[in-house]
Amino acid sequence: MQSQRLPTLEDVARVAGVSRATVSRVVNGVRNVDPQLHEVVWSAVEQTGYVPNRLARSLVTRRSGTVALVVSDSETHDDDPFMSRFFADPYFGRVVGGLMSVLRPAGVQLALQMVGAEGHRRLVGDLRNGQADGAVVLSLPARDPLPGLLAEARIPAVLIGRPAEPLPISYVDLANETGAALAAECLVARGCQRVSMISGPADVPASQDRITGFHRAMARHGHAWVPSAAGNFTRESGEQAMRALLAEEPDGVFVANDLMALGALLVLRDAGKRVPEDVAVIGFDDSSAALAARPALTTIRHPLEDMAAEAAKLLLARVEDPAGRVSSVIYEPTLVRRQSA
Amino acid sequence: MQSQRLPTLEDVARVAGVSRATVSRVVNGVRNVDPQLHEVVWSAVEQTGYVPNRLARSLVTRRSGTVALVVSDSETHDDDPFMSRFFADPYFGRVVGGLMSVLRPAGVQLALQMVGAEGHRRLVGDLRNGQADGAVVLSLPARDPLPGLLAEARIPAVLIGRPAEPLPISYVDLANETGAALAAECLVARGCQRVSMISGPADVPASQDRITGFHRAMARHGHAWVPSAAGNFTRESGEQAMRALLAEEPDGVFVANDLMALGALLVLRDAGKRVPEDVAVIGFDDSSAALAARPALTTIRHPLEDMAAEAAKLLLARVEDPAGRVSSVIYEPTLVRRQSA
DNA sequence: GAACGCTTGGAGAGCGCTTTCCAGTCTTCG
DNA sequence: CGAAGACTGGAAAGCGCTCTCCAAGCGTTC
Repeated sequence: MQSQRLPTLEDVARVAGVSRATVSRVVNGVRNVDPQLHEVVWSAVEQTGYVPNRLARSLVTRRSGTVALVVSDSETHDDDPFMSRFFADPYFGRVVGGLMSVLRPAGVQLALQMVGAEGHRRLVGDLRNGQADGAVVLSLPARDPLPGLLAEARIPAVLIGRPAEPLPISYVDLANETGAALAAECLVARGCQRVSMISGPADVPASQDRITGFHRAMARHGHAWVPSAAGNFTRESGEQAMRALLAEEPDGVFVANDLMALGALLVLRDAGKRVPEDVAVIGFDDSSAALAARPALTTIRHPLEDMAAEAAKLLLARVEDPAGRVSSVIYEPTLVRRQSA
Repeated sequence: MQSQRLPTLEDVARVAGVSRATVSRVVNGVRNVDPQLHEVVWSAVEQTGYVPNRLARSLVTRRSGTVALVVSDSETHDDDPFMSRFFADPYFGRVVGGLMSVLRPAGVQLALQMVGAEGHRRLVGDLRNGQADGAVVLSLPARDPLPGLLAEARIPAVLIGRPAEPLPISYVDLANETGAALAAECLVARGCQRVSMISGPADVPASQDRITGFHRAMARHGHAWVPSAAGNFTRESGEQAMRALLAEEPDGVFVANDLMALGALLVLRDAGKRVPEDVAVIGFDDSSAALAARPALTTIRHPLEDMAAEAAKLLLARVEDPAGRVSSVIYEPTLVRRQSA
């Protein structure tokens, strides 16, 4: 068993026969150290099994080598089943994977922070205190005050998904309107005459954009009215919405995400409709669910991993140069043609 | 805009007209403070917008209020696409959700740590240095040295999934053998005569248990030989395995997880087999994929969220009392009967 | 040979916080 | 009325690290 106390700089210095300062310089790779001493110090580090104490280091450097992934859900409560849904959704995992692909090679850690409205002040304080060098924010509620607070406190931050209102803060987003328009074009090109839409929650910006984008594009093709039903991005809600829409006898449906589209497919099938012959269905996200569906889902590709990776890069750049320009990058979605439309 | 420097204890003390020590006592809710002073201090805290610096606090208390979720993947590399698969898999999200359900109410943060073999020493050092109070470990490789290192260093840790070899470390696990046996019973009870199995990777303990449990149970019913094909828990690999198994003309298939079962269902369908009439299929996990499948998947329920929550509780208890007993809790799986068998 | 510049390593002052120790104050009882 | 006891609150010593000075050593140059 190892001793209770971990070796400190002091210990290494004693073993190497130099001062703390010198060891610190060697460990941190600062020049101006005699190569021979360098050698001696490293072997002392080896010998003692020294590992720098990040906390102590961060306290003085004000750099933690950590970024926070903030999941802001000011509107939900602890016992809300919503959270478990959120984590189980591929969305969360894809974002984490994308972030990690950049953060890990950079040697930066990821800390998961969930905060409700009460936690905002504390979060901002913790962040400013050096708990993390910056934050990637996943804003769930429509009008989240958090991005504003972050901007005001000048904390390096990048949003995934545009803020509800213009803010001096970087973000990555998808051209949701374009994606929805792509779906509309495809449906129209197939000759669909009675097109419906299953949308996401009305108060989420991404969801809004898909709605307006779709409606606008359909209107351009003479379809001024599109029967719609809203879901909450879960498969179950997709089933429900589809059932409600069945009365409209649609021959084409655009669904605001794949999970709901999966539900729609199920309902259509149970209703004896053939897809795509009787009803064409287009999803959104190109998640793994799209490929697993039968018929395989024609969908709008949402390169979430790439976007998260880009967010991580933007954040790292901003941490490096906090004075840099606020920037945002918008990804163009593409239509992935499979069997459902 | 706020000032660059954050208020410190010192500042609050000055405003309140007391000493740093007193403010610290008040903020940390230590008794022995005159109620009146108490009041004064709080309003000074309010007024200055003081937020304690966790780093500084942790440095002295040796408690960080954070636990690490360690994803140990000593065998893969940074550019390995495996990682993105891992995060996109519902498994990861379900674990995070389960952990959070306990950690969040307890005010404990979660830090995500991915480490390869090279990072083990550093990780253990960081943990001992107080970076985190404990670790929940998701061991990917079969024979991972990390749990052993953690145990040796006496770091509070809980594994999700039993260690490859006995170790003085707590863990939560599923009775995988029992689960597999349940599937076997069900298939046999249906009267299946030609049963096959699609297994997971041969070197993962959970996967091994499902294999031996299934074979043993089948043997008990006189089926000494079960044709098998191994996948890697992805849907694609499930398709592949099913295609290979088609030659055996099975009338029942047990698949070691739902994702692969989804793939199997697809192949079966394309091969013109009806499920469950021609071939009965049983999955494992009862993930959301099971419900989304058509026919809905009969599967073995794996209460991953509950298990992760339990892991968090065990960890917290161990952090509280490091001398406590090493304990493990094994969950009993249940059969969820749906349409595929 | 003295003055100068350069490199190298040590001393020490914090970073913001907790916590022990101790002095001062107020009770209370003999 | 004085001393023992119970509380309160302050001073100060660190936690482990970085980094700014500063002193010492050495080679140059005039």
